[in-house]
Amino acid sequence: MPPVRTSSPAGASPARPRKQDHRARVGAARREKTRLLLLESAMLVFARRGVEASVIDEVIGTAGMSRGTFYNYFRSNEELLAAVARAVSDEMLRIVDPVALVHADPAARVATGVRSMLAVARTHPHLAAFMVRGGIAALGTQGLAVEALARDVAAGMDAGRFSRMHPRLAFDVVAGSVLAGMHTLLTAKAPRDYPEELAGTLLRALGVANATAQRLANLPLARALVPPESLLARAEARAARAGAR
Amino acid sequence: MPPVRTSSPAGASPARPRKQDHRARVGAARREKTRLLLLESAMLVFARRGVEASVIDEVIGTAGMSRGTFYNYFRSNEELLAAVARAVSDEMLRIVDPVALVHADPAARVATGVRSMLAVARTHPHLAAFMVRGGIAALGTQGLAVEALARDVAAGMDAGRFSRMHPRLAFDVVAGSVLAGMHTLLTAKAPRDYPEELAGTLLRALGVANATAQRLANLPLARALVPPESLLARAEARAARAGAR
Amino acid sequence: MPPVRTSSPAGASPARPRKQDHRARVGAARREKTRLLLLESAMLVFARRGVEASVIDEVIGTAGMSRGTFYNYFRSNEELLAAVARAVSDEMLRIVDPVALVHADPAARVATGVRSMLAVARTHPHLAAFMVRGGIAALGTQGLAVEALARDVAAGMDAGRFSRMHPRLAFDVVAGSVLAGMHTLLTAKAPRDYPEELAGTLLRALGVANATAQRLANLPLARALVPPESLLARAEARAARAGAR
Amino acid sequence: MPPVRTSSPAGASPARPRKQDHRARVGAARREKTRLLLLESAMLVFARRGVEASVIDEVIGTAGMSRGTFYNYFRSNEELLAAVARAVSDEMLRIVDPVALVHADPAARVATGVRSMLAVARTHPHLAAFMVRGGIAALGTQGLAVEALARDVAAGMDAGRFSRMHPRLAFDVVAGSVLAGMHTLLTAKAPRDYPEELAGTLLRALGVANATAQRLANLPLARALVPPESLLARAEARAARAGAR
DNA sequence: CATGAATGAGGGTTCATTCAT
DNA sequence: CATGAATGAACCCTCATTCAT
Repeated sequence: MPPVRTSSPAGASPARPRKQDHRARVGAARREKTRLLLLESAMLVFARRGVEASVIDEVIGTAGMSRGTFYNYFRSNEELLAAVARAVSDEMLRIVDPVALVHADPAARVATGVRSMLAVARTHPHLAAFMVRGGIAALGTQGLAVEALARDVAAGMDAGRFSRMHPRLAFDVVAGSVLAGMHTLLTAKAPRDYPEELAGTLLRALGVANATAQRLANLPLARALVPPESLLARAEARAARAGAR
Repeated sequence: MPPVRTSSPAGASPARPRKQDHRARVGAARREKTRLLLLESAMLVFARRGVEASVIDEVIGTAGMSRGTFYNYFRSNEELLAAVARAVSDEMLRIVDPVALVHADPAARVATGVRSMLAVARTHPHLAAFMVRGGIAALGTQGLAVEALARDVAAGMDAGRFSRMHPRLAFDVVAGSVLAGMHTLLTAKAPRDYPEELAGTLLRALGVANATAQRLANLPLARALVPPESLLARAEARAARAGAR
Repeated sequence: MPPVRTSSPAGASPARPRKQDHRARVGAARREKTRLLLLESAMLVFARRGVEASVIDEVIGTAGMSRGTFYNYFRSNEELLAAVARAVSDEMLRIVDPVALVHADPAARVATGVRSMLAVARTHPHLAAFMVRGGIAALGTQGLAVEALARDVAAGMDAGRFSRMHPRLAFDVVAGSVLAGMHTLLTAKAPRDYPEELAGTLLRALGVANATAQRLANLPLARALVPPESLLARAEARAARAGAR
Repeated sequence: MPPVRTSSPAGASPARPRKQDHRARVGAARREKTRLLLLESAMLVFARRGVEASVIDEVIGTAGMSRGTFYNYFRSNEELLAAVARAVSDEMLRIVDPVALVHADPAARVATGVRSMLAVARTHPHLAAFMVRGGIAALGTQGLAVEALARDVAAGMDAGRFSRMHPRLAFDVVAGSVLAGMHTLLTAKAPRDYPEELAGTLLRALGVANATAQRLANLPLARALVPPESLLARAEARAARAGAR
């Protein structure tokens, strides 16, 4: 029987002998660690070689484990890609959203979110590469971060901060520009304040007056907190180690 | 010796025997036709399966010719992709630029260019799919169309129509948004005037006042002329035929 | 990660769980068996079709295994050829040299070695075919057997049994003649005592007096022992089976 | 109708109008020239890449003519190889035999033939490479030169200059050694008098007393005459030109 | 006869996936 | 659960040969 493939800690059977409990807990923890190691390796490989590349050999090589083990965790290539995309998107939100939510003003939120995202992209180039490689098509299907943007844009229009526009269009402009911006950060020498410029430009696009846009794009920005145990942090750390060697 | 791989019609040696001349002319014409057929088929396949897909089999299937012939024209997969990208980019420019150049005002040009591009994308969904699949990374390296945009943006800033901004940033916002917009046109039900809305939004992003942006985004738009012998027209026609069957 | 490509049995980590040990041992054994099967099949195919032939399909067909497995063991055609050549050369030496080393006299050694080699070629026609196909150029680079010959020739010259001559010339005459002799044994009706005649002739070439040469070329000859598990024996047996069917 | 494929000057229709005659003669001459050019190019390619290599593209490239023309002269790859082998063998004989026939003594003839052959190999490395590439198996089937050797060996045995031995064995020793010797001349630094040493050694092998062998192997040697229009001379000249560039 | 575009069988190589241990 | 050998479909690419011009 193939092992269950879940990311949730395997719905612990409540009550029952301690022994079992303990074993189950240890097992689940190990599973989770292995899974994370695979996701982390996969992100690096996708970032380096593109999301359509042949990947499994390199992933298990990077993770230092065997083929068989890989298939204990993911049924296929695509399942892996989906899982990585999902995990990255979720983490991105968990990291960036708190920074944006500092502000009540939707315009400030959008500007801050954009800047924070680019800041993370700058410190985590492999994450950025992964997202750029995936492209717009990939982004469109990856829920959470998208919803946060939709939320802020809708609130901004309701509050009269933004011009009325088709919500999808707002998303296209912001997401498309941010993705292109990440690409620029990765491959070209962008000015230090590129994120602020981009944020301001996008606010203008959304209908915010130029002066206001400038101001909102230059509010103090809390440093995005990337938990050291997160996929992103671990992947980047590992890449650094590999690069150093 | 395999046949030469050129797109140029092999500068005919002037004068001398009709026989030679005639043969050369016929040969060159046939070569050109075959090459075009391959490019056309390749665009369709890339659009359907992504630019990183392994493709040759499908291309020759679509083009209805043999493996060997393919390799008489392109040394490899990448060479093919490069050639298609180049050809598409060039045609795009030849089609869209005349429409934009109707106007002297750089802002009008940008708006018209954006709208015209989206219009072509709408009537040529396979072209759009091809560009979206390629993503920003592909666009960045494909000269001509990019240069036209750069030209207009620079002129606009010099003329004071646009805010001063890093040229690359302007490119990122416009190109990223247009690409995302194409994706939307392809996959979602976008409002009729999506292209005009997007054009207006991008003018605002570039620093044009809202009212002016609205007006410039709704100037009368000449219908983009897609020559029936162009790669784009032929590919789309062929796709239609295939779909009908 | 593809399986490692080694012929060594992967030095077992001593001590520790039986499980591991056992698994490792079984795995290594299986690997070794597969590798041998491939080498064996390859030798037959090279013998039949020449060492420059494209061969992999036939090799895996003969070995009865899949394309993928082949590439788990050899990176390419040439790597395979090199491995076979090496293995054959080594086995040849292991089989023939003991027979020659029975004698202390270098001249007796050379004569006995030549005869023994031809005897093996007679009983193992596929081996002979393989060597003839490879030709002098192949032999020249394949160490061990060559060194044994060099050793005996040098000793013979030092002991005054052979005329002084350029060592390479001695090698050329002996190796070239033996190869040609193998070809004759394979394709023409050679007299029973062809090996003895050839050995005697070569001794004369090396400077041994005619009478002595005759005598040394007709010493009692120990039967060359071809271990039943050797590449040679297995290949020949398999060829016999295939021919019978 | 495919053109006739002959090397003979197309059995001229005797008598008849001058016009015809003249045209036929010119045509036949042109045919012969083209054919020679192809043979010449083929020899170079075979020498460089081995007789089993894929060859036609390179041959027509070297000869500077088209695929179609090639097939007007040779029905296939093998036909080409056979023709080259045949032509080379014949020329070899025409060049070397006159030098050997200076002597009446069969032993002197053999020694002189061997030396002369190696001399030609030295001055015509591409010829040597071609022969070494072909190997013993190729030599065995290539008549003329072989017959000359057989003739001299038989005469020598009849005259009591050589020991009695199986004729095939004599051929194996001489041909095998000469081929190996050519390989040495091509790839290793052989002493100046390698040909004389080899000739002497082979005479000893055939049963000639050492002192006599030495003497016969050092008779004055007429310079082999390689006609400038021969395949060999032309090929070598062309190779030199190509190398210089 | 010469030309060279087109052909397609033949061989090489990769890589996601399975499965016995 | 982990391991890694085996699998084979899917690609890639070459090159001898044909044939319309």
